[in-house]
Amino acid sequence: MILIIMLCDDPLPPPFDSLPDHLVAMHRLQSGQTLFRQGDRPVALFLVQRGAVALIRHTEAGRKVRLFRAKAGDTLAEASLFSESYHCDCIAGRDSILFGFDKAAVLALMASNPEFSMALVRRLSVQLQAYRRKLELLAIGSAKERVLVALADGWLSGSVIEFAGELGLSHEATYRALAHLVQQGRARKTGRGRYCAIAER
Amino acid sequence: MILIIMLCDDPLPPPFDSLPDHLVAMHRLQSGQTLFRQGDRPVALFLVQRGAVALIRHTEAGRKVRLFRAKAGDTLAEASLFSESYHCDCIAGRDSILFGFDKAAVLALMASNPEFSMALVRRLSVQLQAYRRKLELLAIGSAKERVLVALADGWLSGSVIEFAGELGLSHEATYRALAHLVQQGRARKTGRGRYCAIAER
DNA sequence: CGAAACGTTGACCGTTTTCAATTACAGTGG
DNA sequence: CCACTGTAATTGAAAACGGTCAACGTTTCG
Repeated sequence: MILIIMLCDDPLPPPFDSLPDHLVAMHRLQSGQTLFRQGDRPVALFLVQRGAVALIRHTEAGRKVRLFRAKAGDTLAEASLFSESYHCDCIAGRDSILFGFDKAAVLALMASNPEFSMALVRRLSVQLQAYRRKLELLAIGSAKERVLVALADGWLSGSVIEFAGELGLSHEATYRALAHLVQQGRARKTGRGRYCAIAER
Repeated sequence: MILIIMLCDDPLPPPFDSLPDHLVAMHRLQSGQTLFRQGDRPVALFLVQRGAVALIRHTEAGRKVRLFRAKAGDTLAEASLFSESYHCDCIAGRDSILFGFDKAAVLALMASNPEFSMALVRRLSVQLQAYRRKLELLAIGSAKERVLVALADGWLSGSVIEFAGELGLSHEATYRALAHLVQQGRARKTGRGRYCAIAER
């Protein structure tokens, strides 16, 4: 008798929870393994459940450019739903698990089920919002200001190291910025690796 | 007799071209004028036709944070279609023209017209793709590499100064990087403020 | 208890930013 | 067609900044 318990059986986030099970495939990739290649005909839209995959594009100039590093919770290849071929490779950066949602099924569902479409639009809209915010954050030139804004925006929830990664700074620079802000009275230390911004004026 | 000719009568990009005219409002804003405020009930989804507007959020810490600077061609407040209030102010950064698409009408159209939904999903997907690429680009630490990748990706279309802005670099640093790349034979100068990348090996 | 990972700080060094100055065009009005 | 003016393109030099390396304290967990 086989006893397989699906660990990490988090429910799919909307709108994917409304897809019938048989149209959802699970892909287990080992680090370095390829999910699809540039030029392949798109077969699915993917959601990273665990791990991380890199989307890498081969430019005409013979250069490899990483377009996106999708982590748990991210979807990828959305635009490929409307395209005849993937425009980049997808390679696991480490052992990963992804869900694949059949392309034709997703398109059909969009055509037949307005609720699904709306939920998808909603998801994409929220993501856009998040990316724009992040882009603006990265546009802040000074590490100190960047850290302060991110802090005030509640980005420091996990470790400072992750926080630093989100900000595009080294963790050391982040610690220094935090220390400096505290010293200037613009932030407060509330525990080990825990800080909060202080209201202005 | 009044003679008003609608200048700049570019057709709306899909999927907005399928909205009936009477549900599309045109807003002319002067620099500094407010389109909506944080907390207002969302009435529409907007498309910037000319100019630029800033989305500014007031944090609990009493700080103003710019979340996004929407330029011509950008849409904004997509997520507000699904929300009870705008979560930021929208203020014109200079004289601007925007189209407003009635929120209820957009939602209704999504519910009744699958083609519209799909076109919207498509648009959002493409934008996501673009943002992710930009985010990856900004993650490249070295100015030289960043400039090269952006160049190979065809980002230098206008002035080098704009280009530099997109890259999050000073224009001087950008010029220096370009000069250096040319000198290394990794790029070629094709005219005043005009360059192109050279294929590797 | 010891390993492992995070937190924190200091020092050194290469890069970028900034400030300044110069050159090259493009458009405007003689 | 030329001087005039404003903006873009470049380049140089000094100063500020963030990355990297290194060392050490702290907390967690088996």
